Amino acid sequence: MSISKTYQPQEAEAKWYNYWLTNGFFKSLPDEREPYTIVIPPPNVTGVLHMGHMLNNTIQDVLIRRARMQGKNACWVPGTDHASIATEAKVVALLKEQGISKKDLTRDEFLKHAWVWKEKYGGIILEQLKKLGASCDWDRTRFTMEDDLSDAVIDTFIHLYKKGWIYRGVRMVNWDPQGKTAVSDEEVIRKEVNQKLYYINYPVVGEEAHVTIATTRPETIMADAAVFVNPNDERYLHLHGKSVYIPLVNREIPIKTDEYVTMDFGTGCLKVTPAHDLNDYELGQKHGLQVIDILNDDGSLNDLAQILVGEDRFAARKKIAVLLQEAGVLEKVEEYKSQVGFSERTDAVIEPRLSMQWFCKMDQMAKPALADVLNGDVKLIPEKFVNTYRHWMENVQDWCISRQLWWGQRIPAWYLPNGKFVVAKTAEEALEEAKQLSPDNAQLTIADLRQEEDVVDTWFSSWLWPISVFNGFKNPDGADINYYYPTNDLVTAPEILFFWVARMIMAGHEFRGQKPFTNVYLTGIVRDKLGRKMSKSLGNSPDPLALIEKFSADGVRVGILLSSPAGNDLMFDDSYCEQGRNFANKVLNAFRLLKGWEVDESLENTNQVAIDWFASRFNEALKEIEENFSQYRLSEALMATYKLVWDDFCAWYLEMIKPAYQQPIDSATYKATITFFEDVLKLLHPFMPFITEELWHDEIFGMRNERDCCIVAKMPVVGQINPQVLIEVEAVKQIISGIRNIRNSKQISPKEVLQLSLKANSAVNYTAYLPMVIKLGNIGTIDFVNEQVSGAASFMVLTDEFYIPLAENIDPVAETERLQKEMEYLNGFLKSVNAKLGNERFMQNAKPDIIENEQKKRADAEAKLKLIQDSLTALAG
RNA sequence: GGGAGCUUAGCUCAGCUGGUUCAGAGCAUCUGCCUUACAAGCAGAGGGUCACUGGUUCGAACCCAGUAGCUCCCA
Repeated sequence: MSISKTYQPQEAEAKWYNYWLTNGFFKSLPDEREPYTIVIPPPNVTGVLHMGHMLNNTIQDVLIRRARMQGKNACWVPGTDHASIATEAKVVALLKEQGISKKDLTRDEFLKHAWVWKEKYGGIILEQLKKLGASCDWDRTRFTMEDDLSDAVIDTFIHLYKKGWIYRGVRMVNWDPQGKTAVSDEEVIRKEVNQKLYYINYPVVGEEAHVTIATTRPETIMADAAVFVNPNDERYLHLHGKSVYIPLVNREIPIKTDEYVTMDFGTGCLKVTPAHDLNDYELGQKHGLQVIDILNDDGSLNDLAQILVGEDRFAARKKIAVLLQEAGVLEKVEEYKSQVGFSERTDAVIEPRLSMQWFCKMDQMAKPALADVLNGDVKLIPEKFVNTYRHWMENVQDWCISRQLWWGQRIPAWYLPNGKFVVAKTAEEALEEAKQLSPDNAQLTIADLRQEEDVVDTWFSSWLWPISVFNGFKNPDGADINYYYPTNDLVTAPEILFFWVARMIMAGHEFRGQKPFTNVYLTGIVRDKLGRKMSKSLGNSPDPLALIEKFSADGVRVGILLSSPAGNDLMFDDSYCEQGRNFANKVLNAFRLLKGWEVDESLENTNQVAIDWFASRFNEALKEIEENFSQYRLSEALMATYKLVWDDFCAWYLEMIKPAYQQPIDSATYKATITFFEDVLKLLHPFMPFITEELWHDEIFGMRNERDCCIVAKMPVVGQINPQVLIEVEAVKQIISGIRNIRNSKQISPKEVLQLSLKANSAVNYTAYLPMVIKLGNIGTIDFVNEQVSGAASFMVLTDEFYIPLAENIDPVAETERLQKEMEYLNGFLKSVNAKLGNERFMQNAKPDIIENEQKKRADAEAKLKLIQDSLTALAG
């Protein structure tokens, strides 16, 4: 059977993914082993796989596969998030295409459509993750709006309400007057817009004077509650304590002072309209101002405006400018640029609007969540996020949990005819509650109760995720929750450190008395190579599945991990995936070499030194890789693996032991090499699951039974490291490089056999390594000499001298120059070392081992210098 | 406006508690090779005033202060 020279992944990927599934390798049930658990950050049901998911889930899969191979009971729970706002928008848009308006549907009818949509599109991402190789326990797939999880949301709402931690209150929201709904900050697109700044005179009460305010929104003057100046503004000291009339409506409002006012913006006088501006609202709260809301929910003016009633806000703006002009109070109009928010969904200008919302108190729950991170019970990786986290948690604001939507868990509050409300799980329970509230309610029936229309924020269900996926609410003492909770690692994006991570920690303490996870690995943002965020509108995001098609799943996994240190954004480029694919190809070709060997039992093993060296080198690298993993430096763990495989195993070890073309290999070397290769496959598996599994099952490894798979192979553990052999082979590699370098610079073909003379000065015994040098340097004979060899190309390794006689090719002038350059360098080096050793304060302050080291450096440099000097003398002579 | 962080080779990044020839890795570049595992490759080479300016220290990429530029988060 001939094996392709290049890796053909498509078939292997489908084959092995199915094989793993059929054999249940992703499944996890509680047992006596140590658990290792990850819950997926549930992707939105509206989403399709993007590069951020690729990064995030590759990391999770690497972690989970590694844990599985370490013998832990690895459980990766997948699922999706119902994403209220995004999904509802999608469904509304789809219905619109079908000529159906949401207004014409009942809540239940709409939800039916939404569920149909969810069933059809909601699982796309999870299916796509399978192409990446994600080894989730698919039997555990959850959805944030399925019955059990929704029950948990309702129950926890009631729990918190009874604790007094949920309340209703007024809040400024981003109102979309066209969609007639509040939208979240994330759905507001800020754009710079050309506007006009109107300067309007407000007459001062009881005086002939007036003050001039500057505003971009003259149509809101009727809602003004005060005029503010900065208390330090000397221009207006005389106005403190006075009041003014609002033009056109002649309502009297006070002049107040606050340092919030910027003196050099506009006139330094600020009209404050608490109902229609967030900053004004806060200022109003601070100073106890009246709130006058003059807008209807469609953006038109209401009766409270007194004038221009019924006009749209923008029409009103134009008209009031004329009215002000006519009244002679419009001082001037300037052009002005400022940021205006637009609704992502309707492109309407967002109106800051006060509305009654539900809130969850955060102060009590924030305490243990902050403590966990500060005392290290929950580790944020990288650590730099601890500061950000602390800052947020120390200034935490109450959480607005209501949304004016239908797709989500409906708030379990029922309003009574008298305007009061009760919170209960069902209408029946609500009725009971109501009756107990007051004897007046005795005659009420369920029909008299009206359930709150709003649903809870999606985060109010996802904050329960690590508990609810293990049925921790339905069955608080169940085997699953007791075994898997707290989970081990969470891999997510820093953008949602507060929205999600912090709240999960709060929920963990509140509902389980325990943190939800130990480590939080925060990934960076995937950007294009120009550093721009990947986005649909820029079209700069590659299609992940196309990438997999082109570079293989293994290649893409390697590519995306290579340059993604924790918390750093990664500048993604296809070339990383190409590097990954090339690496897979390298592994395949190493395999092809092994596969082609014939074993001759009668041959004696001449490669023991190489075998000993690679065994040590493997363990050394393994140790480094484990250290990288323990610090979650995945890209470095991968790079260390990459170099071990490519450089040490392929470029050095295989070349050392490789028999001549079509010659057989001895069985001891063969066996050792097969074992090494098997270990290499294991080490690679978490990064490149498909090719490793494919090769794992080849007959060169002997018979394997059905469940003997790389995915569940035992990860190698660090064994003996022989430092001496590592150091000596390092020297040998330098000798071989020296020979190759001479070939290259003298343009000597690698095929031409060269002679090597060695003048040994160091303690290294090269005898055992000479066959290696002969083979990899293509050397005929090596002789030991006691004198320098003249007319030969030379180089030095440690303090040993090597000569390759090339009489006709040697240029004594160039050689002299080379040696002088090196001598110059060494002299400089020696000077700096001597400066240290000659410095009394250095000798006093530096640690003894550092001084010793400097002394050794001096001795080495002096020895080398002497040798170079001798060579120079020889050349001159 | 408040907070956090970044600046090291052409690019992406390591560089731990200041002390090896500490200035590194991968990719890219250049040179020479189709040497039967691999041209998706092999061998070799070049490349940096560690943003700038001061300070602390026997010694600074690393500590401190300032300057410039960039990024993110909160309002």
